[in-house]
Amino acid sequence: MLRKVDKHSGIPAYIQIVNMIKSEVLLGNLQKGAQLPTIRDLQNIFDVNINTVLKALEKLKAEGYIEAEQGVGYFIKRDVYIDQKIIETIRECVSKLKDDRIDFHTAMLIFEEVWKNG
Amino acid sequence: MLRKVDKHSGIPAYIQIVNMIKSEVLLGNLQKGAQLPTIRDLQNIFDVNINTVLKALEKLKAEGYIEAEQGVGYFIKRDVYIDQKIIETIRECVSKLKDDRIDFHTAMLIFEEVWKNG
DNA sequence: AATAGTGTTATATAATTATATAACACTATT
DNA sequence: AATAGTGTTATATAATTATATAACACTATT
Repeated sequence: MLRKVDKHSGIPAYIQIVNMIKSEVLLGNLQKGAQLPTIRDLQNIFDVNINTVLKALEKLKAEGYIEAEQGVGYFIKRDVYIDQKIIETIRECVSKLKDDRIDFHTAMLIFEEVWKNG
Repeated sequence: MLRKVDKHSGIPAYIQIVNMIKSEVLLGNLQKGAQLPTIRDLQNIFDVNINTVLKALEKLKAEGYIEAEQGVGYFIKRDVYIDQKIIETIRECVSKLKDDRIDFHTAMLIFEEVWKNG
């Protein structure tokens, strides 16, 4: 789901935008050929300047996720296959963590630390 | 574990440093009263400029995680209690995901998206 | 008292990130 | 042919992030 950028997270806005769009592709919510909202709509959705949107789209284009058609719009260029088992594993984990009332940021920190230093 | 900052991640170095130190506190590897390496050692550990280290430490101080004693060093100011059950949940999840050969960045993207938009 | 090892403060510079604004180019519809 | 709706390119400005460097202040040991 495309949503407002978090301006206090410390993570650059254009990186957050790249991440959100990648996530949509990974989860299959945006499939090959799908058209993105117009850049001026994206500007409102993410609540950033149009140049920040463009910077994010440029990065996604460079990574092969999307392509532009001038005068028409931006389109998803490829599907990224993710085994549903993986998504289910993550859903279960998130569900358990929410039951335990842990906040997102803390969960992410532990997740990253455990991943990188088992 | 304190390690080199990833200069290509797009996430500001001082934020990565803040996150690593917070993680150590969350996992109990750095407990109340523990002394951090000197700022000049941290500079080498993280592979950044001394001012970048200071910026991170300043933020951690502002959030109450650490305190400074001039001429002596930086110390952990408080413990943050995390239920071991939570850490175990995350360990299991990470273990499963690694078995499925998914990469860290992709896992994080899905984790975040599932969390924020179940 | 001297010194080595800490943190502290300050100045300058460059690259990156984000905003504001405007004009332009292409496409599809009227 | 005109026009509304797309993406594209460009310029200026400000704030943030990161580096380099130097001098200073406090603490504990010698």
